[in-house]
Amino acid sequence: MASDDKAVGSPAAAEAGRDFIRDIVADDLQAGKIGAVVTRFPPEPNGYLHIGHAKSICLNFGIAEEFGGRCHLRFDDTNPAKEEQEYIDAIERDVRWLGFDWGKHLYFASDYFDRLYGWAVDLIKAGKAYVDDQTHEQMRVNRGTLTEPGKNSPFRDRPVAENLDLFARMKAGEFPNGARVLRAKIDMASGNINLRDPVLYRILHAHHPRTADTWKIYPSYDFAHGQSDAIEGITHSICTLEFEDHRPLYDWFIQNLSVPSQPHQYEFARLNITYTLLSKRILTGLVRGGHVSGWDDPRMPTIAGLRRRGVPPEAIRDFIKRVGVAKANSQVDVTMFDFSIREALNRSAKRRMAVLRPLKVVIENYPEGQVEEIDAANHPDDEAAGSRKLKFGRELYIERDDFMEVPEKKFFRMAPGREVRLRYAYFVTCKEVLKNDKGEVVELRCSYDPASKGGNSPDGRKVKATIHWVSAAHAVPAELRLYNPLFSDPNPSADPETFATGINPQSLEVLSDARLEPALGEAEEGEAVQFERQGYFVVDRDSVPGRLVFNRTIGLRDTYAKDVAKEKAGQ
RNA sequence: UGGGGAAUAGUGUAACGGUAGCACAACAGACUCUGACUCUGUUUGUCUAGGUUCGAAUCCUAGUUCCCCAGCCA
Repeated sequence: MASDDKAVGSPAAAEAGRDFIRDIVADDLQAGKIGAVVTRFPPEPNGYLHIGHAKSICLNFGIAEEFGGRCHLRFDDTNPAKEEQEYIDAIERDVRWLGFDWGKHLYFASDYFDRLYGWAVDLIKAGKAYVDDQTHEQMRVNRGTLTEPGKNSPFRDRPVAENLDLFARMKAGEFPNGARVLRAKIDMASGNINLRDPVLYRILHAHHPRTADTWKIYPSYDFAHGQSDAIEGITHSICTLEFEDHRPLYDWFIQNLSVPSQPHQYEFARLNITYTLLSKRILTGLVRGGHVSGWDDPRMPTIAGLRRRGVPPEAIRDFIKRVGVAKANSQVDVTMFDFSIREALNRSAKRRMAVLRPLKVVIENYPEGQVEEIDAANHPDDEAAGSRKLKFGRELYIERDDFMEVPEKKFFRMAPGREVRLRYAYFVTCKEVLKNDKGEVVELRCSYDPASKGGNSPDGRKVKATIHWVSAAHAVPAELRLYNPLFSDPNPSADPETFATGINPQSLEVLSDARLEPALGEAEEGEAVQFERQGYFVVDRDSVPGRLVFNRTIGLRDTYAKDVAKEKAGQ
């Protein structure tokens, strides 16, 4: 059956772990309860996917692949007031980019509107559903509270024929929004509020991205989800913890309707990460409030944002695998994600030299006008990656941070009178420091040892530091965008009114005067590189020839900076 | 006694009555033409109190703490 289901890309199987849901699937398969596992990823197209969704995607598609089943992509488009085609397109793109393929199994809950309507009529005929004319407010009051039972609606015992007539007229668009709803007749005294006569259909005169204006009533999530699963033959309907108390209702519909299969719902804990907020409401607020440049702002935890920041999809999959799946609420340390990103990039990114904050260096004993070409490896651990040519000349730029006029104890980079290595080039010694009127260092006058060409001295002399550099005459200017966590607090407040006050004012730092080695002038959009000793960068889509823009995906681990910070904190 | 869930190193997650393990983080060291990578080693844990058992993270009892639910959102 799954032969023509060109399922999910291969990465998931190799990266699989074990968890309680996979155990259930394995048991069900073993016991012969199901022939093949069928899962689904069911986003509502009312926003962009974020890394929390990636957990669900990896789970659903991953399980399907590992157990030889299939996974559907189904849009839960039951609320046209919030949904847009833009989101549908973005979601499809992001799921594919993550490395998953639903084959021909693309569905929409709206494909089932006719059948859902039929089932609602069945329920009415069976005396298990009724049209309620109460106002919103009356319904709220009569629903009771968490500790008090609700009261039956005065319309609860409306005759079947009247319910049928009213429901048909709701469908026909005879009534305005909010005038009436269709409710299941279950138990207004239930301790589970979801069972206190839940709403099945509401009147909504709204344009739907797929069904346009044909419907004036729309099914609720609860009335649509389980039945959609049943229609598609979903065996394991996996969702997050907050739906646990919807399960009795999910099962109630499956039992009270003649549905074609018997799916079961299982719940897992959603993903939380330090320094980030993963609710669609907050993310929408960040975009609409102008706090970020858009859904794909590289500071956003959206898939689109992560992609633009330069995070490879395998890093996301690896992170999700490490996080695991369980039922306990938790908050994962973002450093775990950082690790997955660095690990993926370290393997694949070509090495380049780039000076973020340039400081001019003149090699006084280097012949004026002379230029040398130096061969430099593209990757230290991968000879097959080849090499590129560097230009070396009399005037260079080095990193400002690589020079200290009065070096601290553990600082072993350039300082007056000190010899260091310019990576792949020569040993140089700082002879003189030039300053401007304000006393700022503006230039270093150095000497070089011609015998150290290539980076080693024939006399076996050692240097403590190797620093990166670019040739002033050949360097390519660029804008670099450095990103820091969007929120200052490890556990930011998700209060929709005040979350913006927690935004990190230093989440974006733009360096407009960076200088890159010439090879970087040809880097293509989306290409990940490592700026040696600095971090991983990617060409941003804002980049144009002559005006390059790079995003810093993530910095390299920096134990020196950490030591310095620790010492400062200790004082 | 409203209903439903969950508690294992700093963080996340295994162990399904039989030696509490793994990853990240942290710390110490080795290596190094990236203070990166890699490698070696170290520290830290079963929510509490009882009980069952030869043996309990696991089973039982009673507590404690945390999360979710009162949308015509999903």
